[in-house]
Amino acid sequence: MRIPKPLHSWNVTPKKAVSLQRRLADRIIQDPLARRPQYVAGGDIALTPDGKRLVAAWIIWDLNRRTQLEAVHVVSELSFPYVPGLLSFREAPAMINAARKLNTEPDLFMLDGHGLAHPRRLGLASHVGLFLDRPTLGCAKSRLCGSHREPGPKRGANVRLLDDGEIVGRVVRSRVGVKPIYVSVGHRITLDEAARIALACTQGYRIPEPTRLAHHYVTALRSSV
DNA sequence: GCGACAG
DNA sequence: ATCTTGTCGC
Repeated sequence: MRIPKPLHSWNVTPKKAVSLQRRLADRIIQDPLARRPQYVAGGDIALTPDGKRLVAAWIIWDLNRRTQLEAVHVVSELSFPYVPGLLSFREAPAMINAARKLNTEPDLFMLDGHGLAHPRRLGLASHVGLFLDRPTLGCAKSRLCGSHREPGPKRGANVRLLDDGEIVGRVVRSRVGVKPIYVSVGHRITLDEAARIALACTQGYRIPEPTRLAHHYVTALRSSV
């Protein structure tokens, strides 16, 4: 897959990272997808046992056939600490490099983290979306900002995630009896589409298949690479 | 000053 | 994210 030239350097201080987020946030586009997605890329990372490197990977999920088509990965040195709100500066560089290895062009990229549901509206999914200039959505396992009511108990029940008076995401019950997932716009997609597709991608587990399979993939790789 | 805080 | 023992439920 061919990707655009980098929008900025990743070699920044946390202070500079915050200013970059403020500058990039207004570039996020919330437009409908060009077509109904078939190939959904799911991305995730895992740390090596020594905690010094990270494995970043993408798998491609065929939403029509319900099968995995491709899996690619890269290994890189950790160069940024985990700071709540600055996750993309730790994980995005490797995720973006791994995307170059994809042979199939995905219709959509799903990331393990938030998109617009971020204090400065530029979570991991949005940041990666801008760098790839592709549709992305964020699917996180827990809340970073905002507040919401408890969604109903049925699969598919969902409520809005509100932060500072803005609708920044949707809290979706992906399965009966489990904690809901947090879906938000990454880039070039609408919130309705993001929530609908994230749910359509779940196959009997709390986590949607693209992200779930990517997690399995990196977890298997971390010990042998 | 005191919590909250994606992965 | 990672580590980690027991425990609950199908």
